[in-house]
Amino acid sequence: MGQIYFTYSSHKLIIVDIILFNIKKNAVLDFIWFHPIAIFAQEADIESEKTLMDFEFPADFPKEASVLKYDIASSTDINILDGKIANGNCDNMEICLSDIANNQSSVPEESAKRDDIETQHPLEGEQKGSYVPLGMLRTSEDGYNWRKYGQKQVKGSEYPRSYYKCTHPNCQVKKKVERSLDGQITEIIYKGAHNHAKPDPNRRAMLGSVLTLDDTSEVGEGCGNRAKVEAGLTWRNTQYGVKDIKLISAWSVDGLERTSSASVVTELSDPLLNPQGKAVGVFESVGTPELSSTLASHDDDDAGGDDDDDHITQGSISVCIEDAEPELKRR
DNA sequence: AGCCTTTGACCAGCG
DNA sequence: TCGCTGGTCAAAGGC
Ligand SMILES: [Zn+2]
Repeated sequence: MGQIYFTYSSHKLIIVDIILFNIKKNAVLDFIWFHPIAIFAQEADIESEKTLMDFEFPADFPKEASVLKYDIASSTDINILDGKIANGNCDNMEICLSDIANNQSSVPEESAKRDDIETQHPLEGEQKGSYVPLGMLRTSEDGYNWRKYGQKQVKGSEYPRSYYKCTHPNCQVKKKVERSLDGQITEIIYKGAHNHAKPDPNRRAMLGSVLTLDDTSEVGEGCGNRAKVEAGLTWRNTQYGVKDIKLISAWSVDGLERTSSASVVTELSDPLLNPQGKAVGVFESVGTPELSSTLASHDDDDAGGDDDDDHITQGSISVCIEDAEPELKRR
């Protein structure tokens, strides 16, 4: 289980950081395979705030080291997207990661132990001692400054929900965060769009990797079954939308589908979804507000029933609108 | 002094 | 109209 930080812009989804704990290194790599293009995101590329999403590895997830090849280092020469491959070297990445780790002096539990994402030096990650899930960090460190203005116990969940507002003058973005006892974030709901850039470049060199997926593809030809994650989200950067978008990650391994343990919900701008995962690894939005959302594979199962899951697309990260217009609601 | 949380009160929507 | 619920306010306090 772990968490992924990602940002999205109108045409790409960027994995900014991946935090893993309680799993083995190999697993980490296995997961990353899904897309190895690790680059250091350029601030300019980042359009959204970092969003945290939890995920879990399927029980049957292959643990073989077969995927080792997708280490961060090697991915640096992959050319993708705007050709912006900042030479992301592992060093930076490590610094960044340890930096985060250090941020937490008091480690609640060992459960937070993390195995580092290996890079060039396969064994070097060891010393990263215990690590606290990022969710533990303040407000989940997404690059923006937030002021908490409330907390409530919501009926549905067992965990309290906290309300935050972006502190940037004139910016009305708010977010609701639900986190479990150990600080793990369970759900994040964003509302609005920032009208300013992310403040303080200070600690920003986060690891970034661009999700590229080819939908069917193979990036890891080699490993038999692997988790595949596709993303098909895109949204226009309109501001002032008021819909809820729910990002759910789900993937499948050998046909079994799995979904992430948590979802990230964003209330924001006009989400346009369309499952168009371009093979290029870039998702681009199409101008058509089609819903479709999801469902790459089969969408008939959601016959009106559990409205909550009808957005999950097997094997992909999909976006769904929670309160969207009716017409969008179904296809 | 200037942020920031915390916290109960308050409010609006809804059944 | 009442009461529940989720969201917000704002006073108090902390750092
Ligand atoms: Zn903002």
